[in-house]
Amino acid sequence: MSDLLVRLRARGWRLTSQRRVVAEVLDGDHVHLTADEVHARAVERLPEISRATVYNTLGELVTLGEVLEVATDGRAKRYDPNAHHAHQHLVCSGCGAIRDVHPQGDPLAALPAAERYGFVISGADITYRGLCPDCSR
Amino acid sequence: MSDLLVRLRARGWRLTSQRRVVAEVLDGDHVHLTADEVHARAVERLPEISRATVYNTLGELVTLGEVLEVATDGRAKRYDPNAHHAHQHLVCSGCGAIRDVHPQGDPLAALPAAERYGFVISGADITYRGLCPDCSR
DNA sequence: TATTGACTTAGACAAAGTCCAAGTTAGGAT
DNA sequence: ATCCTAACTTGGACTTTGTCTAAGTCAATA
Repeated sequence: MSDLLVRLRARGWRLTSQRRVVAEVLDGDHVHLTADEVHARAVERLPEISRATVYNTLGELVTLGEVLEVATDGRAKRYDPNAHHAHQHLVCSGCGAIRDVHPQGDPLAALPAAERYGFVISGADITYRGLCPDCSR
Repeated sequence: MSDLLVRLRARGWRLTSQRRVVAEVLDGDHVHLTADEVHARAVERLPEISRATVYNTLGELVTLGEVLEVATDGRAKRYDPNAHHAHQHLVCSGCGAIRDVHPQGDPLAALPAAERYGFVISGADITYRGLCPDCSR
């Protein structure tokens, strides 16, 4: 976590209290908050932080590759701080809960050249869908 | 296509001119239009069709399993009429173009039981990302 | 501790989508 | 053929999510 702040500092970021709070809120495993959820939690620690700053900061973290943007449902985007460990997502169709998962093998290997239409392919995002234990009961 | 209208009729749909036009607009391969794009094309054939009806009709087609909803980018959802042939998507990070692709193997097989967190898994959506020939030039 | 350009703020704006009350119509019933 | 009515459509208001801007604030360097 504080590694993150150090890395950001090294890249010329000003370490404002707002940015620090956003980074703190995004700490942990299986964290996939929407921008508004990040804002709500940030406000608990820094009541005057604005929505615009949360959006700006999240956008910057994504640009720097420190946080991933996840769009699983066409609703609000979610922000995933686990950007330094390759992983995929398991989403509950009932309640929307998200878990990070680690499938075996390289998904790119499954796509034959004839199916690549001349694209230069850089990666693959997999969303597994199903019902979590609570929702399938 | 007219198969679709027949199937819808069999499920109790009233075949209004609006629904017919939306179904016609969604005909073809590699079609991944946003709701607004569907509306724009529908208006060319039926000038008085409203946005609300296009949204309603697309939602019903999705519920009936005739059309897939695709959220690749957190912008507007796209609607994919190719619901009866399993496929995945290849998305250009430059211009947003989408192609249907058919990777080999079953993506579910790559997810070990220990990574399923008790979910009942129903499927997996894969989004391959890269640059199309035009954008990589 | 003074300076300044980067950062933050509130609020206006925009895009995508939902909802509602009122009007219209497809298709079964007569 | 026409009537009836529940199902459908409509326009517009509204909500959610996100972007932009002008004015004010402040972190970091000197």
